[in-house]
Amino acid sequence: MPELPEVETVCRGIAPHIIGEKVVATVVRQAKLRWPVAQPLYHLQGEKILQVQRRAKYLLIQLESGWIIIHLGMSGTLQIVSTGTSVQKHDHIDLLLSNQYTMRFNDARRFGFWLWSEDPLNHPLLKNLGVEPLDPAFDGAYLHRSLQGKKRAIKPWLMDNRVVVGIGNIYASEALYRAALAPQRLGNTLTESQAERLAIEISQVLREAIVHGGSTLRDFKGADGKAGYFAQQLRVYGRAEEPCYGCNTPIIRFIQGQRATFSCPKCQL
DNA sequence: ATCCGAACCTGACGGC
DNA sequence: TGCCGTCAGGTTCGGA
Repeated sequence: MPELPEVETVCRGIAPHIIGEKVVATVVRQAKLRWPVAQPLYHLQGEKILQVQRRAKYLLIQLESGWIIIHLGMSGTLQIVSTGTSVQKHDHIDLLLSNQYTMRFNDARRFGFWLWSEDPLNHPLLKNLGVEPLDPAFDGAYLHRSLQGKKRAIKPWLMDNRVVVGIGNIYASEALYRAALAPQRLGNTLTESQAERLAIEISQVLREAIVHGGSTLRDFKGADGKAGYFAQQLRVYGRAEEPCYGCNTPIIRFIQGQRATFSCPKCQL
């Protein structure tokens, strides 16, 4: 479900409800997630929540003695509900807060996880992450430099979080369509101006999606339980066989790196 | 360095 | 109604 815009939407949604509050209790109904729920998470009573931030698709919640690292996997959601709200299927973790609200984690597929770290940016899962695509350091020059010698298709390369983080399967196809680049183009064949255009289109599509609250295809929800409405702005993702908005050629779907890719065979070269 | 398939899970949907 | 195969926004891991 969640790529960078969706995780950012969740981050902004939960922040005002949890920052400054104290943890009353942690309730874990299902500890078997992508990795087992970390032990320190069971003993957070009385700790104050200091801040919430996002790095790649990870949510980082700072308490007084360390940080909760949350990943939403494919189907995870975080919602702010009144404490005592009835439990639904796959509601795995509750963080009960001093303001009578609960931050509730639901994840049908259990690819998500909650870990604990005193130094999250140096956690094994985070320490080798590439640049944030909305950071000024991510520009055409960076892209072009990173692509030197990369004889790898551009789409799976864009989804490699050692290079640039947060771009998942939807926005990789969307950004390449907007940049008029074929997903199967080898990285080292991009010119400087093509890399420049691609960098701009990536940050543009991500920013637009954040403004719209993310893309809800199936089950994505923000912290308020509402769907994001960027899905209706998608130009190629999920549109196999439908006409390209630019030239009417049918959009094609094929597999790259075990993931579905969508593109216009005429507009993208 | 790259690529591939498998693995971790549940649910929705289409076909028979 | 039911069973089966396919697909889904992510990421790690082992092996070629």
